[in-house]
Amino acid sequence: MQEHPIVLADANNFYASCEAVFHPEVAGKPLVVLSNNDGCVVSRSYEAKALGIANGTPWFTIRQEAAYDQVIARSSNYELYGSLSRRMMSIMSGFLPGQEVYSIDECFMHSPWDIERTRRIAAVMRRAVLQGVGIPVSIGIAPTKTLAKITNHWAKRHPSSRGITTWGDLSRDDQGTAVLSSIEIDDVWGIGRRLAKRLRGLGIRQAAQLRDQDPVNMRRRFSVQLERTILELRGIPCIADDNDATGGKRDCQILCSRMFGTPILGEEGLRQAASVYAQYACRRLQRQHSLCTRVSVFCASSPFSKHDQYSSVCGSILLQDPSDDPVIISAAARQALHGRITPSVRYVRVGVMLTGLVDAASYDTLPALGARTDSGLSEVFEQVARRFGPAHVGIGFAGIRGDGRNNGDTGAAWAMRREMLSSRCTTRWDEMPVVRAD
DNA sequence: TCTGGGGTCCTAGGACCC
DNA sequence: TCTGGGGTCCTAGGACCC
Repeated sequence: MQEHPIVLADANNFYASCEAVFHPEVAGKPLVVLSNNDGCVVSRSYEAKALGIANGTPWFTIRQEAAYDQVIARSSNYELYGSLSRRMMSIMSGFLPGQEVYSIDECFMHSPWDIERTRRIAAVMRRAVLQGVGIPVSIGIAPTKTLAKITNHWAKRHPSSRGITTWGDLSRDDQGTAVLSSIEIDDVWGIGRRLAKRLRGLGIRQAAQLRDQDPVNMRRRFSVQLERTILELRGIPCIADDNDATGGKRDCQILCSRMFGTPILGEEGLRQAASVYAQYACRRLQRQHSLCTRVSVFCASSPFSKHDQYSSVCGSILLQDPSDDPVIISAAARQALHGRITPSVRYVRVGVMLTGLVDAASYDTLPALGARTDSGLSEVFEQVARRFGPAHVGIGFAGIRGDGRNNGDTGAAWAMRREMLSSRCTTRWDEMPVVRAD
């Protein structure tokens, strides 16, 4: 194995584990976390997995049985998960260099040390996260990202590994052939359902068989990604980090889309929702100091409806000048849908996409040209949000506050359903946990 | 009644230019 | 009037990830 291994740290059942941090009474019980609108299961505790509940299951199809099994359900509480994720990442970044935050619950790091020293550091890091945040993580150590994924997965499923596995542990005698022969092709990072089906058609069923394919040939037949995956399985690193030179990661497109609590009929409701999501997207745009040049909006009816045929529309507005002004962007979002809506269709989703992003700093135009007609409003919004929290002020429906905390974003009839939300302990003053010493 | 949200990368194809 | 190949840029769509 090479000298400088890649370390992948990945939280166990992240959302479900987060729910237990401030509510120890749910630890050790079957618990599921649901997607927006309490739609389907997106995270499960070990106990819920043991009951055979699969990820992605629509909640309404298992609700009764789950109640019988005393399964605890929670609406997704992204404020809480985001906050715990940042704490977890921050602790880990102090142990090893080159952290690449790959998703809300996992990060890659580059160890400058040999395997054994890396393993010892990983063990200390793991304990620090458990103690500091209360989240258990599993760690895989390997020469490539693809193999680190495999070792991480192994660490999760084998308690004897005590949360840490290295590729050396698995490949000792036979270059890993036995282990890779036990891994189905679709469990390999980068092989999705479609690709797996095509590969199986060629008789390639397990990871070991894929590893032994000719990379050049497979590149020609499929894609460069597949070639890279093959090389990575052989221990040759060829998937680069996403981090750019500045260290901070900046999105190239910003999408804000939601299913509605209840369907919307007619253009006006859709335009309200598009305007609200445009303003959410705008805040993310400003936070990463970008401007956008194109605003696209799409909306769609339910693909599951038995009565209506599925239909979707989209419209797109090219801005005259790159902008991060919520007044301009929400107006463009409203305009993008104009005249495209079929009045009889029950729409259940709308999304706003900001693309053609440019760095705000590199686009300072001469004031006299008046390119960025910033009304000053966005700065006011920013200040209000900093002082009072998000969703206190905005344009149109975005500025309206509902009554209950579950409906707190706009109070609109179509707002998200989140009926089983736990407290946002770490981000809201009024939802802090209370500790009593008797 | 009720089925998530947010990204990335790659490729093919069209428009345009020389 | 007719004809060619190659490069770049953009967009849409597919596939994948968590």
